Amino acid sequence: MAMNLGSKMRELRSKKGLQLRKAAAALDVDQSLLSKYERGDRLPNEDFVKRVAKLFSFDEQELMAMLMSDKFMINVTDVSVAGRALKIAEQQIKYSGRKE
Amino acid sequence: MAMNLGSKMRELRSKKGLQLRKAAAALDVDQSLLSKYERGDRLPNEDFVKRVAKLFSFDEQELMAMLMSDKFMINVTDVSVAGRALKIAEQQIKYSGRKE
DNA sequence: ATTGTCTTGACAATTATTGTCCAATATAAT
DNA sequence: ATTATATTGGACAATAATTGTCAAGACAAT
Repeated sequence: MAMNLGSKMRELRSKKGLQLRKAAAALDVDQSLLSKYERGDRLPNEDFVKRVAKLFSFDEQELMAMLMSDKFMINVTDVSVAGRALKIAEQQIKYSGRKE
Repeated sequence: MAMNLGSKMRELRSKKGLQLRKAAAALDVDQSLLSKYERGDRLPNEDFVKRVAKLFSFDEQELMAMLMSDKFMINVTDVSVAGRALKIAEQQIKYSGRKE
């Protein structure tokens, strides 16, 4: 299954049998830009993601999570460093609600 | 212990008994900027992180991982979305070396 | 009140991201 | 092969985010 935002969007679109051009119009975006989003060549902003969630009736938060993940992955050059980064981020999140 | 780059840098510096001004000079950076780095007000670039690692003889990759984590955390507004994002990123990394 | 250290804020410079346009390349039908 | 429709690519512009600089401010110690 699709793990990144782009392929997930393409999946949703083709499942609906919608053409790129049509989807682009419905999402109020240039069709070439949508093409780039779907292929992961560019990342959309959050507002766009919300529109996608609405259009395809798909969980917005899941798409947002994919966007965040994609943004993270962009900066990954070294896999082991990325792995360590994820562990640290997990801790930060885990303790983000704590008193001190 | 320090989980983010800024406090780790401050920890390293004070352990060495080095003044901000001196450290800034050694790291070839404006002292006000170093102050911001240490307090997490700004994030440094990778080149700077390398110089920090060298100056304090501290594991460069660990500092880089902290930088990556900090960059990720910056965009976190919703903790549960962030958690999902981390899980996705983990998968991506895990399978990043695969054949298909 | 002067000195030393660190912090803050406004602003400038730089770099990254996002968007637009149009041409190029498919793909499919006739 | 020509036309029609769909998607992709690349150059460029617009915008936004990041990073750096400087001068002034806070704070503690003397």
